Amino acid sequence: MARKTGSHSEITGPKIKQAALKLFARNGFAAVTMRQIAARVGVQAGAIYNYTPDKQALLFDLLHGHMADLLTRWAEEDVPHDPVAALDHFVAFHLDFHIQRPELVFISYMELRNLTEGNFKAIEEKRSRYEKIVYDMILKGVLSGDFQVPDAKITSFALIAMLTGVVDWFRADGRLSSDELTRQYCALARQTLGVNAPA
Amino acid sequence: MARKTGSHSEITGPKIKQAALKLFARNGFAAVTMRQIAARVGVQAGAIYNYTPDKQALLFDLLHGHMADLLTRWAEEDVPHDPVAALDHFVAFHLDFHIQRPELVFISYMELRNLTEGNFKAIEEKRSRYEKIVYDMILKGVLSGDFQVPDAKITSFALIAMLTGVVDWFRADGRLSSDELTRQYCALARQTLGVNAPA
DNA sequence: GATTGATCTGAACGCTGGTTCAGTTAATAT
DNA sequence: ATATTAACTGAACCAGCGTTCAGATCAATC
Repeated sequence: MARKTGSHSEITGPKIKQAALKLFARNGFAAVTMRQIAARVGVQAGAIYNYTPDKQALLFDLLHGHMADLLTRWAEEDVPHDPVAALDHFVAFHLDFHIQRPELVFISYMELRNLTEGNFKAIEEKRSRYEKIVYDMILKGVLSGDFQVPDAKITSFALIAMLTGVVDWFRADGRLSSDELTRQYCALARQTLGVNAPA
Repeated sequence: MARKTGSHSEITGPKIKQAALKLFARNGFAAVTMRQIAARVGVQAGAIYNYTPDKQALLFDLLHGHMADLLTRWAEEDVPHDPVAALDHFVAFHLDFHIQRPELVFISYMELRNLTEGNFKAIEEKRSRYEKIVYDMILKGVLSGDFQVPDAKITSFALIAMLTGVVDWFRADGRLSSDELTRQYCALARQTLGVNAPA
Protein backbone atom coordinates (compact mmCIF):
# COMPACT_ATOMS: atom_id res chain seq x y z
CA MET A 1 0.00 0.00 0.00
CA ALA A 2 1.07 3.54 -0.63
CA ARG A 3 -0.33 6.98 0.13
CA LYS A 4 -2.51 6.75 3.16
CA THR A 5 -1.42 9.42 5.60
CA GLY A 6 -1.09 12.88 4.15
CA SER A 7 -3.13 11.84 1.16
CA HIS A 8 -4.39 14.66 -0.97
CA SER A 9 -7.86 13.18 -1.26
CA GLU A 10 -8.73 14.36 2.20
CA ILE A 11 -7.97 17.84 1.04
CA THR A 12 -9.22 17.79 -2.51
CA GLY A 13 -12.55 16.13 -1.74
CA PRO A 14 -13.84 18.85 0.57
CA LYS A 15 -12.30 21.50 -1.62
CA ILE A 16 -14.38 20.30 -4.56
CA LYS A 17 -17.55 20.43 -2.48
CA GLN A 18 -16.71 23.93 -1.34
CA ALA A 19 -15.97 25.12 -4.84
CA ALA A 20 -19.14 23.56 -6.22
CA LEU A 21 -21.18 25.18 -3.44
CA LYS A 22 -19.81 28.66 -4.06
CA LEU A 23 -20.18 28.41 -7.81
CA PHE A 24 -23.64 26.86 -7.77
CA ALA A 25 -24.79 29.60 -5.44
CA ARG A 26 -23.31 32.38 -7.51
CA ASN A 27 -24.07 31.20 -11.03
CA GLY A 28 -26.62 28.42 -10.77
CA PHE A 29 -26.11 24.70 -11.22
CA ALA A 30 -26.81 24.60 -14.94
CA ALA A 31 -24.49 27.50 -15.67
CA VAL A 32 -21.52 26.09 -13.78
CA THR A 33 -19.06 23.86 -15.63
CA MET A 34 -16.95 21.09 -14.23
CA ARG A 35 -13.92 22.95 -15.53
CA GLN A 36 -14.81 26.01 -13.47
CA ILE A 37 -15.08 23.90 -10.35
CA ALA A 38 -11.78 22.20 -11.14
CA ALA A 39 -10.05 25.52 -11.76
CA ARG A 40 -11.18 26.80 -8.37
CA VAL A 41 -9.65 23.73 -6.72
CA GLY A 42 -6.49 23.99 -8.78
CA VAL A 43 -6.92 20.73 -10.61
CA GLN A 44 -8.00 19.41 -14.00
CA ALA A 45 -11.66 18.60 -14.67
CA GLY A 46 -11.06 14.88 -14.90
CA ALA A 47 -9.75 14.73 -11.35
CA ILE A 48 -13.17 15.61 -9.98
CA TYR A 49 -14.43 12.21 -11.06
CA ASN A 50 -12.26 10.59 -8.43
CA TYR A 51 -14.60 12.13 -5.89
CA THR A 52 -18.02 12.14 -7.44
CA PRO A 53 -19.71 9.98 -10.07
CA ASP A 54 -21.12 13.01 -11.88
CA LYS A 55 -22.23 16.61 -11.64
CA GLN A 56 -25.69 15.66 -10.42
CA ALA A 57 -24.27 13.81 -7.41
CA LEU A 58 -22.28 16.90 -6.52
CA LEU A 59 -25.49 18.89 -6.23
CA PHE A 60 -27.42 16.19 -4.45
CA ASP A 61 -24.75 15.64 -1.83
CA LEU A 62 -24.78 19.33 -0.98
CA LEU A 63 -28.55 19.55 -0.64
CA HIS A 64 -28.98 16.25 1.12
CA GLY A 65 -26.21 16.97 3.56
CA HIS A 66 -27.75 20.32 4.32
CA MET A 67 -31.20 18.95 5.11
CA ALA A 68 -29.80 16.05 7.10
CA ASP A 69 -27.73 18.52 9.09
CA LEU A 70 -30.76 20.71 9.77
CA LEU A 71 -32.86 17.84 11.06
CA THR A 72 -30.06 16.36 13.13
CA ARG A 73 -29.27 19.66 14.80
CA TRP A 74 -32.88 20.35 15.67
CA ALA A 75 -33.23 16.87 17.09
CA GLU A 76 -30.32 17.64 19.38
CA GLU A 77 -31.92 20.83 20.67
CA ASP A 78 -33.47 20.93 24.08
CA VAL A 79 -36.86 22.49 23.40
CA PRO A 80 -38.83 24.07 26.26
CA HIS A 81 -42.29 22.76 26.99
CA ASP A 82 -43.93 26.16 27.13
CA PRO A 83 -45.23 27.03 23.62
CA VAL A 84 -44.02 30.64 23.63
CA ALA A 85 -40.57 29.69 24.92
CA ALA A 86 -40.50 26.91 22.32
CA LEU A 87 -41.30 29.45 19.60
CA ASP A 88 -38.48 31.72 20.74
CA HIS A 89 -36.17 28.75 20.79
CA PHE A 90 -37.16 27.72 17.30
CA VAL A 91 -36.78 31.23 15.87
CA ALA A 92 -33.31 31.52 17.35
CA PHE A 93 -32.33 28.08 16.09
CA HIS A 94 -33.70 28.56 12.60
CA LEU A 95 -32.14 31.98 12.12
CA ASP A 96 -28.79 30.90 13.49
CA PHE A 97 -28.64 27.75 11.39
CA HIS A 98 -29.64 29.48 8.18
CA ILE A 99 -27.54 32.58 8.60
CA GLN A 100 -24.46 30.45 8.99
CA ARG A 101 -25.05 28.74 5.63
CA PRO A 102 -26.43 31.32 3.22
CA GLU A 103 -25.18 29.54 0.10
CA LEU A 104 -26.62 26.19 1.11
CA VAL A 105 -29.95 27.76 1.93
CA PHE A 106 -29.91 29.52 -1.38
CA ILE A 107 -29.21 26.51 -3.56
CA SER A 108 -31.54 24.34 -1.51
CA TYR A 109 -34.33 26.54 -2.74
CA MET A 110 -33.06 27.41 -6.20
CA GLU A 111 -31.68 24.17 -7.51
CA LEU A 112 -34.39 21.72 -6.52
CA ARG A 113 -35.58 21.45 -10.09
CA ASN A 114 -32.16 20.46 -11.31
CA LEU A 115 -32.33 17.28 -9.27
CA THR A 116 -33.34 14.04 -10.89
CA GLU A 117 -36.71 12.75 -9.79
CA GLY A 118 -35.41 10.29 -7.24
CA ASN A 119 -33.01 12.78 -5.74
CA PHE A 120 -35.73 15.40 -5.60
CA LYS A 121 -38.01 13.13 -3.64
CA ALA A 122 -35.33 12.41 -1.10
CA ILE A 123 -34.91 16.12 -0.40
CA GLU A 124 -38.62 16.80 -0.46
CA GLU A 125 -39.18 14.17 2.18
CA LYS A 126 -36.70 15.81 4.55
CA ARG A 127 -38.17 19.22 3.90
CA SER A 128 -41.63 17.98 4.77
CA ARG A 129 -40.31 16.57 8.00
CA TYR A 130 -39.02 20.00 8.98
CA GLU A 131 -42.26 21.74 8.01
CA LYS A 132 -44.16 19.28 10.13
CA ILE A 133 -42.04 20.15 13.12
CA VAL A 134 -43.03 23.78 12.77
CA TYR A 135 -46.66 22.95 12.18
CA ASP A 136 -46.82 20.73 15.24
CA MET A 137 -45.20 23.41 17.34
CA ILE A 138 -47.76 25.98 16.24
CA LEU A 139 -50.65 23.61 16.66
CA LYS A 140 -49.59 22.87 20.21
CA GLY A 141 -49.60 26.56 21.06
CA VAL A 142 -52.97 27.05 19.45
CA LEU A 143 -54.49 24.21 21.43
CA SER A 144 -53.00 25.48 24.67
CA GLY A 145 -54.41 28.94 23.93
CA ASP A 146 -51.00 30.60 23.83
CA PHE A 147 -51.19 31.28 20.10
CA GLN A 148 -54.03 32.82 18.18
CA VAL A 149 -53.83 32.38 14.40
CA PRO A 150 -56.28 32.29 11.51
CA ASP A 151 -54.95 28.93 10.28
CA ALA A 152 -52.14 26.84 11.72
CA LYS A 153 -51.00 25.40 8.39
CA ILE A 154 -50.84 28.74 6.61
CA THR A 155 -49.13 30.32 9.57
CA SER A 156 -46.46 27.63 9.55
CA PHE A 157 -45.69 28.41 5.91
CA ALA A 158 -45.74 32.14 6.58
CA LEU A 159 -43.42 31.79 9.55
CA ILE A 160 -40.89 29.71 7.66
CA ALA A 161 -40.99 32.04 4.64
CA MET A 162 -40.56 35.05 6.89
CA LEU A 163 -37.58 33.55 8.72
CA THR A 164 -35.85 31.98 5.75
CA GLY A 165 -36.25 35.18 3.74
CA VAL A 166 -33.71 36.71 6.07
CA VAL A 167 -30.79 35.19 4.19
CA ASP A 168 -31.76 37.32 1.20
CA TRP A 169 -30.72 40.50 2.92
CA PHE A 170 -28.92 39.76 6.19
CA ARG A 171 -25.19 40.37 6.17
CA ALA A 172 -23.06 39.46 9.17
CA ASP A 173 -21.20 42.77 8.81
CA GLY A 174 -24.33 44.86 8.40
CA ARG A 175 -25.94 47.28 10.80
CA LEU A 176 -27.62 44.46 12.69
CA SER A 177 -25.86 41.89 14.85
CA SER A 178 -27.20 38.36 14.70
CA ASP A 179 -28.22 38.63 18.35
CA GLU A 180 -30.19 41.73 17.61
CA LEU A 181 -31.71 40.03 14.59
CA THR A 182 -32.86 37.12 16.70
CA ARG A 183 -34.42 39.42 19.27
CA GLN A 184 -36.32 41.32 16.61
CA TYR A 185 -37.61 38.21 14.93
CA CYS A 186 -38.65 36.60 18.20
CA ALA A 187 -40.82 39.64 18.84
CA LEU A 188 -42.12 39.61 15.27
CA ALA A 189 -42.87 35.89 15.39
CA ARG A 190 -44.77 36.28 18.63
CA GLN A 191 -46.90 38.96 17.06
CA THR A 192 -47.48 36.86 13.98
CA LEU A 193 -48.61 33.94 16.10
CA GLY A 194 -50.88 36.14 18.10
CA VAL A 195 -49.20 35.72 21.44
CA ASN A 196 -51.10 37.90 23.93
CA ALA A 197 -53.62 38.73 21.25
CA PRO A 198 -56.97 40.02 22.47
CA ALA A 199 -59.43 37.13 22.70
CA MET B 1 -45.80 46.48 -49.47
CA ALA B 2 -47.08 43.04 -48.65
CA ARG B 3 -48.28 41.25 -45.55
CA LYS B 4 -49.64 43.79 -43.17
CA THR B 5 -53.08 42.67 -42.11
CA GLY B 6 -53.32 39.15 -40.79
CA SER B 7 -49.59 39.06 -40.29
CA HIS B 8 -48.32 36.13 -38.30
CA SER B 9 -45.89 38.21 -36.31
CA GLU B 10 -48.64 39.49 -34.09
CA ILE B 11 -49.35 35.90 -33.14
CA THR B 12 -45.87 34.43 -33.04
CA GLY B 13 -44.30 37.21 -30.99
CA PRO B 14 -46.49 36.75 -27.90
CA LYS B 15 -46.43 33.00 -28.36
CA ILE B 16 -42.65 33.03 -28.05
CA LYS B 17 -42.83 35.07 -24.86
CA GLN B 18 -45.39 32.69 -23.42
CA ALA B 19 -43.38 29.63 -24.33
CA ALA B 20 -40.21 31.11 -22.89
CA LEU B 21 -42.02 32.01 -19.67
CA LYS B 22 -43.43 28.53 -19.15
CA LEU B 23 -40.16 26.81 -19.94
CA PHE B 24 -37.96 29.17 -17.92
CA ALA B 25 -40.27 28.67 -14.96
CA ARG B 26 -40.31 24.91 -15.26
CA ASN B 27 -36.71 24.16 -16.17
CA GLY B 28 -34.72 27.28 -15.43
CA PHE B 29 -33.27 29.78 -17.89
CA ALA B 30 -29.91 28.08 -18.34
CA ALA B 31 -31.47 24.67 -18.91
CA VAL B 32 -33.90 25.81 -21.60
CA THR B 33 -32.79 25.77 -25.23
CA MET B 34 -33.94 28.02 -28.02
CA ARG B 35 -35.00 24.90 -29.89
CA GLN B 36 -37.33 23.91 -27.05
CA ILE B 37 -38.96 27.32 -27.11
CA ALA B 38 -39.29 27.16 -30.88
CA ALA B 39 -40.81 23.69 -30.75
CA ARG B 40 -43.46 24.87 -28.31
CA VAL B 41 -44.41 27.67 -30.70
CA GLY B 42 -44.37 25.34 -33.68
CA VAL B 43 -41.52 27.02 -35.46
CA GLN B 44 -37.81 26.57 -36.12
CA ALA B 45 -35.23 27.99 -33.73
CA GLY B 46 -34.00 30.56 -36.21
CA ALA B 47 -37.43 32.18 -36.45
CA ILE B 48 -37.19 33.36 -32.85
CA TYR B 49 -34.51 35.81 -33.86
CA ASN B 50 -37.09 37.78 -35.80
CA TYR B 51 -38.55 38.73 -32.44
CA THR B 52 -35.68 38.98 -30.02
CA PRO B 53 -32.00 39.79 -30.44
CA ASP B 54 -30.96 36.91 -28.19
CA LYS B 55 -31.91 34.59 -25.35
CA GLN B 56 -30.86 37.10 -22.72
CA ALA B 57 -33.30 39.71 -24.05
CA LEU B 58 -36.07 37.14 -23.87
CA LEU B 59 -35.48 36.79 -20.13
CA PHE B 60 -34.99 40.47 -19.49
CA ASP B 61 -38.19 41.44 -21.28
CA LEU B 62 -40.17 39.05 -19.13
CA LEU B 63 -38.72 40.28 -15.85
CA HIS B 64 -38.73 43.93 -16.76
CA GLY B 65 -42.31 43.78 -18.02
CA HIS B 66 -43.34 42.08 -14.82
CA MET B 67 -41.85 44.70 -12.52
CA ALA B 68 -43.10 47.56 -14.67
CA ASP B 69 -46.56 46.03 -14.55
CA LEU B 70 -46.41 45.67 -10.77
CA LEU B 71 -45.43 49.30 -10.22
CA THR B 72 -47.93 50.63 -12.74
CA ARG B 73 -50.80 48.70 -11.22
CA TRP B 74 -50.01 49.82 -7.71
CA ALA B 75 -49.76 53.41 -8.88
CA GLU B 76 -53.28 53.07 -10.24
CA GLU B 77 -54.66 51.79 -6.95
CA ASP B 78 -56.70 54.06 -4.74
CA VAL B 79 -55.08 53.59 -1.37
CA PRO B 80 -56.98 54.51 1.81
CA HIS B 81 -55.45 57.07 4.11
CA ASP B 82 -55.97 55.05 7.27
CA PRO B 83 -52.81 52.94 7.86
CA VAL B 84 -54.67 49.76 8.80
CA ALA B 85 -57.02 50.03 5.84
CA ALA B 86 -54.02 50.76 3.63
CA LEU B 87 -52.32 47.62 4.91
CA ASP B 88 -55.37 45.52 4.12
CA HIS B 89 -55.49 47.09 0.70
CA PHE B 90 -51.86 46.36 0.06
CA VAL B 91 -52.09 42.75 1.22
CA ALA B 92 -55.06 42.17 -1.07
CA PHE B 93 -53.33 43.83 -4.00
CA HIS B 94 -50.02 42.05 -3.53
CA LEU B 95 -51.58 38.62 -3.12
CA ASP B 96 -53.91 39.08 -6.06
CA PHE B 97 -51.21 40.37 -8.38
CA HIS B 98 -48.75 37.63 -7.49
CA ILE B 99 -51.19 34.75 -7.47
CA GLN B 100 -52.26 35.61 -10.98
CA ARG B 101 -48.68 35.35 -12.27
CA PRO B 102 -46.97 32.51 -10.44
CA GLU B 103 -44.48 31.81 -13.23
CA LEU B 104 -43.40 35.43 -13.54
CA VAL B 105 -43.00 35.72 -9.78
CA PHE B 106 -40.99 32.55 -9.76
CA ILE B 107 -38.52 33.50 -12.47
CA SER B 108 -38.28 37.06 -11.16
CA TYR B 109 -36.72 35.57 -8.06
CA MET B 110 -34.87 32.62 -9.55
CA GLU B 111 -33.35 33.99 -12.69
CA LEU B 112 -31.97 37.29 -11.49
CA ARG B 113 -28.45 35.95 -11.55
CA ASN B 114 -28.76 34.97 -15.19
CA LEU B 115 -29.15 38.59 -16.16
CA THR B 116 -26.21 40.58 -17.46
CA GLU B 117 -25.03 43.27 -15.09
CA GLY B 118 -26.84 46.12 -16.78
CA ASN B 119 -30.09 44.23 -17.05
CA PHE B 120 -29.83 43.15 -13.44
CA LYS B 121 -29.48 46.72 -12.26
CA ALA B 122 -32.56 47.79 -14.16
CA ILE B 123 -34.64 45.13 -12.41
CA GLU B 124 -33.05 45.79 -9.04
CA GLU B 125 -33.97 49.43 -9.30
CA LYS B 126 -37.64 48.64 -9.85
CA ARG B 127 -37.62 46.12 -7.03
CA SER B 128 -36.22 48.69 -4.65
CA ARG B 129 -38.95 51.09 -5.63
CA TYR B 130 -41.55 48.53 -4.62
CA GLU B 131 -39.83 47.74 -1.34
CA LYS B 132 -39.75 51.42 -0.54
CA ILE B 133 -43.50 51.63 -1.04
CA VAL B 134 -43.99 48.95 1.59
CA TYR B 135 -41.48 50.49 3.92
CA ASP B 136 -43.12 53.90 3.68
CA MET B 137 -46.51 52.39 4.32
CA ILE B 138 -45.29 50.66 7.46
CA LEU B 139 -43.42 53.70 8.67
CA LYS B 140 -46.52 55.81 8.34
CA GLY B 141 -48.48 53.38 10.49
CA VAL B 142 -45.74 53.27 13.08
CA LEU B 143 -45.61 57.04 13.33
CA SER B 144 -49.38 57.27 13.62
CA GLY B 145 -49.32 54.67 16.38
CA ASP B 146 -51.45 52.19 14.47
CA PHE B 147 -48.59 49.75 14.03
CA GLN B 148 -46.19 48.47 16.64
CA VAL B 149 -43.10 46.76 15.26
CA PRO B 150 -39.56 46.11 16.46
CA ASP B 151 -38.06 47.62 13.28
CA ALA B 152 -39.85 49.07 10.27
CA LYS B 153 -37.22 48.04 7.74
CA ILE B 154 -37.02 44.44 8.90
CA THR B 155 -40.76 44.22 9.12
CA SER B 156 -41.11 45.41 5.54
CA PHE B 157 -38.82 42.60 4.38
CA ALA B 158 -40.61 40.07 6.55
CA LEU B 159 -44.00 41.14 5.26
CA ILE B 160 -42.99 40.91 1.62
CA ALA B 161 -41.32 37.52 2.15
CA MET B 162 -44.36 36.22 3.97
CA LEU B 163 -46.75 37.36 1.25
CA THR B 164 -44.67 36.43 -1.75
CA GLY B 165 -43.96 33.01 -0.27
CA VAL B 166 -47.59 32.21 -0.90
CA VAL B 167 -46.95 31.41 -4.55
CA ASP B 168 -44.80 28.49 -3.42
CA TRP B 169 -47.80 26.58 -2.16
CA PHE B 170 -51.04 28.30 -3.14
CA ARG B 171 -53.05 26.57 -5.86
CA ALA B 172 -56.17 28.19 -7.27
CA ASP B 173 -57.91 24.81 -7.12
CA GLY B 174 -56.76 24.01 -3.60
CA ARG B 175 -58.75 23.92 -0.39
CA LEU B 176 -58.51 27.69 -0.02
CA SER B 177 -60.21 30.24 -2.27
CA SER B 178 -58.23 33.37 -3.08
CA ASP B 179 -60.78 35.44 -1.16
CA GLU B 180 -60.29 33.27 1.88
CA LEU B 181 -56.54 33.51 1.44
CA THR B 182 -56.69 37.29 1.37
CA ARG B 183 -58.79 37.38 4.51
CA GLN B 184 -56.37 35.10 6.35
CA TYR B 185 -53.34 37.07 5.32
CA CYS B 186 -54.92 40.41 6.18
CA ALA B 187 -55.43 39.11 9.69
CA LEU B 188 -51.93 37.67 9.81
CA ALA B 189 -50.38 40.87 8.48
CA ARG B 190 -52.22 42.93 11.08
CA GLN B 191 -50.85 40.72 13.79
CA THR B 192 -47.36 40.90 12.36
CA LEU B 193 -47.51 44.69 12.28
CA GLY B 194 -48.79 44.79 15.84
CA VAL B 195 -52.15 46.34 15.09
CA ASN B 196 -53.97 46.61 18.44
CA ALA B 197 -50.88 45.35 20.20
CA PRO B 198 -50.70 46.09 23.91
CA ALA B 199 -48.72 49.25 24.42
C1' DG C 1 15.88 2.72 -4.02
C1' DA C 2 12.49 -0.10 -5.96
C1' DT C 3 7.60 -0.92 -5.71
C1' DT C 4 3.01 0.31 -5.33
C1' DG C 5 -1.21 2.46 -5.91
C1' DA C 6 -3.73 6.72 -5.02
C1' DT C 7 -3.95 10.97 -7.43
C1' DC C 8 -3.90 13.76 -11.15
C1' DT C 9 -2.97 15.36 -16.20
C1' DG C 10 -4.02 16.26 -20.87
C1' DA C 11 -6.12 15.14 -24.67
C1' DA C 12 -9.82 13.35 -26.75
C1' DC C 13 -14.93 11.83 -27.55
C1' DG C 14 -19.59 12.70 -28.98
C1' DC C 15 -22.97 15.95 -28.44
C1' DT C 16 -25.62 20.06 -27.91
C1' DG C 17 -25.79 24.92 -27.31
C1' DG C 18 -26.82 29.85 -29.28
C1' DT C 19 -26.65 32.11 -33.33
C1' DT C 20 -26.38 33.13 -38.45
C1' DC C 21 -27.97 33.21 -43.04
C1' DA C 22 -28.97 32.00 -47.91
C1' DG C 23 -32.92 30.56 -49.67
C1' DT C 24 -38.09 29.23 -49.67
C1' DT C 25 -42.92 30.31 -48.91
C1' DA C 26 -47.06 32.78 -49.13
C1' DA C 27 -50.01 36.87 -48.35
C1' DT C 28 -50.73 41.33 -50.06
C1' DA C 29 -50.61 45.24 -53.38
C1' DT C 30 -50.33 46.71 -57.98
C1' DA D 1 -50.38 37.94 -63.32
C1' DT D 2 -46.53 39.93 -61.22
C1' DA D 3 -43.79 42.12 -57.86
C1' DT D 4 -42.87 42.73 -53.20
C1' DT D 5 -41.55 41.51 -48.76
C1' DA D 6 -42.63 39.69 -43.99
C1' DA D 7 -42.11 35.25 -42.03
C1' DC D 8 -40.01 31.22 -41.81
C1' DT D 9 -36.97 26.93 -42.88
C1' DG D 10 -33.06 24.06 -42.73
C1' DA D 11 -28.60 23.54 -42.52
C1' DA D 12 -24.49 24.94 -40.96
C1' DC D 13 -20.85 27.11 -37.67
C1' DC D 14 -18.09 26.84 -33.81
C1' DA D 15 -17.55 27.02 -29.02
C1' DG D 16 -18.24 24.68 -25.10
C1' DC D 17 -20.31 20.90 -22.47
C1' DG D 18 -19.88 16.41 -19.31
C1' DT D 19 -17.37 12.58 -19.27
C1' DT D 20 -13.62 9.02 -20.20
C1' DC D 21 -9.13 7.14 -20.00
C1' DA D 22 -4.27 5.95 -20.99
C1' DG D 23 -0.48 7.46 -19.05
C1' DA D 24 2.45 10.54 -15.84
C1' DT D 25 3.50 11.68 -11.02
C1' DC D 26 4.85 11.06 -6.49
C1' DA D 27 4.46 9.98 -1.36
C1' DA D 28 4.40 6.11 1.53
C1' DT D 29 6.01 1.48 2.22
C1' DC D 30 9.19 -2.40 2.02
